[in-house]
Amino acid sequence: MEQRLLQVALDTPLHTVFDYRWKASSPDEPLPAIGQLVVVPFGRREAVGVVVGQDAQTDLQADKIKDVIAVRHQLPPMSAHWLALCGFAADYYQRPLGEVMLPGLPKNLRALTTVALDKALKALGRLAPATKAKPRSRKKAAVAPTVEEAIVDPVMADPSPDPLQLGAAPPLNPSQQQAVDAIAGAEGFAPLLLYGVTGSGKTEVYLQAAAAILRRAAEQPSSSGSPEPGQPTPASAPAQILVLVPEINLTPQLEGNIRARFPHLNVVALHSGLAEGERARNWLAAHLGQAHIVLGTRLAILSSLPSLKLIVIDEEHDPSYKQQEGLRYSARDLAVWRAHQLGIPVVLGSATPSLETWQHAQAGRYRRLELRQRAALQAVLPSVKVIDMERDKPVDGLTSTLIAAVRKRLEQGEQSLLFLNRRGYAPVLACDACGWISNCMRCDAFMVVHRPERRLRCHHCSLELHIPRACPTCGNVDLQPLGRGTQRVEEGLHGIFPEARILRIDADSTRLKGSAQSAFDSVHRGEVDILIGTQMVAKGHDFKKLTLVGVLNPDTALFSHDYRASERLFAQLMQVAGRAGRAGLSADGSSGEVLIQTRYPHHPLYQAVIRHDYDGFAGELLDERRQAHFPPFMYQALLRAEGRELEIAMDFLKEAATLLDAPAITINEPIPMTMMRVANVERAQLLIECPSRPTLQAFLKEWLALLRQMKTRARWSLEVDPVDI
DNA sequence: AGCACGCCGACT
DNA sequence: GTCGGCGTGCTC
Repeated sequence: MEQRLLQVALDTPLHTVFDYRWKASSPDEPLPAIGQLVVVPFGRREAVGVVVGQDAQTDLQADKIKDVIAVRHQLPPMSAHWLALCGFAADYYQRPLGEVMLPGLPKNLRALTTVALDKALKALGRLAPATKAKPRSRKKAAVAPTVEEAIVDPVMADPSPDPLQLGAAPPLNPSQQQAVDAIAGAEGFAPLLLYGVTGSGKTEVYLQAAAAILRRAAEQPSSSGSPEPGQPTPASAPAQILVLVPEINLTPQLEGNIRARFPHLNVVALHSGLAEGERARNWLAAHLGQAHIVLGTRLAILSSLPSLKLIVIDEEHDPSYKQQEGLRYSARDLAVWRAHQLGIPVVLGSATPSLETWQHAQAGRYRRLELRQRAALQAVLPSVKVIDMERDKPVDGLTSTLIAAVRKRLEQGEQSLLFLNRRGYAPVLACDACGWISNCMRCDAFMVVHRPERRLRCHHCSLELHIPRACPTCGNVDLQPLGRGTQRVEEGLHGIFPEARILRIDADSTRLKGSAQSAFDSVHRGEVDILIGTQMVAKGHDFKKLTLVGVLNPDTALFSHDYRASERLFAQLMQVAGRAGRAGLSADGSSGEVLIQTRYPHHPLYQAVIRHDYDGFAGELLDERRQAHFPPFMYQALLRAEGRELEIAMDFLKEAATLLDAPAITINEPIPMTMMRVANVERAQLLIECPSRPTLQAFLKEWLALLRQMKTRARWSLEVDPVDI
């Protein structure tokens, strides 16, 4: 009986792959392919791994090598492209291969039993004919038509001559048409920046470019021919399109638009909010090539898509494309790498591109496609004004100018949005008598007042206390909440506009599953006059009756030590401003209006927002970054360490800093982190910089090998391309 | 990371 | 006398 050695990647922090012996269980059992999932014994337990090599030469004693327990033959192996993508990500982010490959697989596929997998496969109608699933009314996922079928089958194609255009595509304006042509006509790898203000119709460009690419692929089918029944053939789909969005639950409209436009294609979602069964089915539909369009969050970039022909990254500047724990990857950067490897176009859409992307476009590495006006005919850009809070003193956080503007919208039957990026009632509770303030006892942070729950809550370690009735140090009963969050503004609004229907949307008000959606729905139905919210309300939503946006307290970000804060604030203001007047003119014939309350009305950032001048502002920021040797003109990696005492972390970093030096590499001084202590753990970090990405990569590889041999009590991790330092 | 083994304090 | 603290060591 045949017997071979396989190399298997497993989800463990160990930076190695593992050798296992495979024996055929019957004469005709095929050798597990590279990319196949297998179950192996690992220590005292069993684990699912991915075969990454065959016939490994091993220096291990034969008696240490264990046998493969099972091979997931019912699942086609992961493609070479996917393996290469994971290999790249593992190398680039300096993580073990298995830690890249396995956590992204649905839990159901990583289970030790095959029950859930078989169930999911059956639901997709791809099991052997003997076990063919009965037609299911519940799930449309059962046997989706291929593009060819949707096009040629007159029943499927309905009355429309072109099923890819169902759902009444609106006509494109000339710049949209140019963008669609550029994307659909791109040959090979083509990174394209789709730069257009909010409301300029980027979504329509994505949809029509996707339609063109799907149609072309259907007209020129790949050589693979029709798949054998019962034999899942990954290459059976003519084309797949991956659309990435920052947070799917905040952009339900895009999903609706895609489904409405392509009613005969299989559109699946991939994000962490799905139930396990559905997640497994959708992932499998993508892996088997059945899904034509995959709409997902950052985790979808690591999914298996055997026929990928286009990647779209909507709001490419959004920070949520960066994973902030475990494998700290940038889905945007991996998307560009994946497109390059496959030789396909990748569209990065934004009204306020990241400076990294903008710099690529300026340098000609990315092609810039520009949408200049709002797409809806009568919709023009909102007018943006600043309100000087030194002259117009706010009451309950609202200046008289803003109150008057809200009142006007109320009278006109239109909606107002007040944006305040601070949840809770007040950011801190203080005692006037002795100066006590509500510090968290486990973190270097204030505990935030949450009035409805009558609690103090730390937003970093989620420690909760009752609001004390008296000052813990001096007994003074008159404790003052300082500053204001969304809850306090909501309270004030009720006093000012007792008749108005006021709704607060933030992480606290939408804690329950589905409550965010129902809140947004009620705004859409016009059941809300004044909406108060955090950045949750800034994204994506297209409220037809919303004509006024008020920004309450954005100044803190102006003087942040984080050099990216102004880039983020600008993007956030442009994005929230874009919520105003999307559908057209206000009742009095004016465009949407945006009012920013500030103590620094002349600050260049606000002046740029007033002029809608991303271009100019980005140019200034890039000049600053170039002079200061910051990204994107510098590549960085951050070594973080933590321990019960700060010394443990600092000693580790100090030693790490001396382990290796190399030309062109700057190793900075280890420093305690700004928020030094979180949940009673002391933290410090060490920044590594280099103007050349390959040089930095080579250094990190060698350096980490040395770090792993160090004996230390500190817990440590490395982040490549860190975003907050 | 899990999950063991391995030696020193407060309890049924 | 045991339960259990987390120190250190291993996983093909």
